[in-house]
Amino acid sequence: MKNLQELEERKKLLVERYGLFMEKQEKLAPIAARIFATLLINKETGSTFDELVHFLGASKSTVSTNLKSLQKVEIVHFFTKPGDRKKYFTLNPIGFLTRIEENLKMYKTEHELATEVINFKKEANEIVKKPEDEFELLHETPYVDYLANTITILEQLRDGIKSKCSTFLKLNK
Amino acid sequence: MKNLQELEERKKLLVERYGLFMEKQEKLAPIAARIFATLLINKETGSTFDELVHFLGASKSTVSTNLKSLQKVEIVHFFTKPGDRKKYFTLNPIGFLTRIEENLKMYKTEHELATEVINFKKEANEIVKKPEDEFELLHETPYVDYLANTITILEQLRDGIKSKCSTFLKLNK
DNA sequence: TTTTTAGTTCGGACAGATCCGAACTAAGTG
DNA sequence: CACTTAGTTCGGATCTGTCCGAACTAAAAA
Repeated sequence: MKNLQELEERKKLLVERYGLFMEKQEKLAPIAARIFATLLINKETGSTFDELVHFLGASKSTVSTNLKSLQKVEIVHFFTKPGDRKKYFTLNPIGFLTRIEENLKMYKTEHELATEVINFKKEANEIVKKPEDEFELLHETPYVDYLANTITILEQLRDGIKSKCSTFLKLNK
Repeated sequence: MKNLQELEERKKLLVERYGLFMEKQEKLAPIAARIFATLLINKETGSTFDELVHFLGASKSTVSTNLKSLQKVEIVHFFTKPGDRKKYFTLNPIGFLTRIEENLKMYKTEHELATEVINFKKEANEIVKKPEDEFELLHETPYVDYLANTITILEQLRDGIKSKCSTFLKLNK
């Protein structure tokens, strides 16, 4: 009996810490981050709307709104049970794959922008003939190299996880 | 003559796009992000305070405040010239190394938290004997694996860049 | 049909971020 | 000493994000 209460307490603390982390890392709203953390722990069985409301001590409207936004970005989804009106919310199992894809997209955008900066500098140097006004390009190279390198690595990571995930998801059917 | 104006226009557009990206990616304030983007293009020669004020069309106070915050997180620094009271602001050359370190720290924190979640579930399963209440641990494994993998890769990346940077920085002395 | 359950949507309160202008400092110039 | 240059600091206006309660819907239960 006492153990169960203790567990609940530990769970709340863990959700709080994880939530705080997610708030910063993934730019989630405070309650959204805590919903994420809660579902991470309750992942398999899923949490109902009311469980979330009571566990997080937030209002129904807030939980509803944040759940909606989490579903829109495919972090959360829900399933239903026949003869049960409740929605059971869980984390999307491919959530962290989506996260890698997001990261990848970001790095690709940055790489593109960095390349454009280099091109701009080169063109500018063509026009501005005075050597003292020239843009130097020394620092750009390691930067763009780093970006290209990161992209390659993330792609490998993604593909590795993808193939692992597909066999994993098949096994669980 | 016309070319110079055209270049300035292109530069503004590029700063705008890069700024918008940085605003989202690195959670910088709008003006802070645009300062970053401006300095990225003007990296070598540095920009003075007034250049930034005029180029960005922001107030002196705003530029001052944002420059201060960028210096605090070591993204920006400035140098001075003898007999010149102006400050020349530039990007910290090891800026992206700092960024990798930040990323690494984040992933390590997440790995730690994820491990704690697993431990929590295992302990909870010890206490709650009923099998239907048990936490499952299947999904955790690929998640923690992914994190551990990413950490290793980032560490390699960082070390590679570090050694490259040190020779690079020496060459530039 | 009324009531309960399981949520959703809307309007607004509140907090924090962002930016500006005005007044300031601190150092050099005339 | 008065004035210019190169910024900094402060108070406040405005905008944005976050959350709540109240009123709503839609389906099942009584």
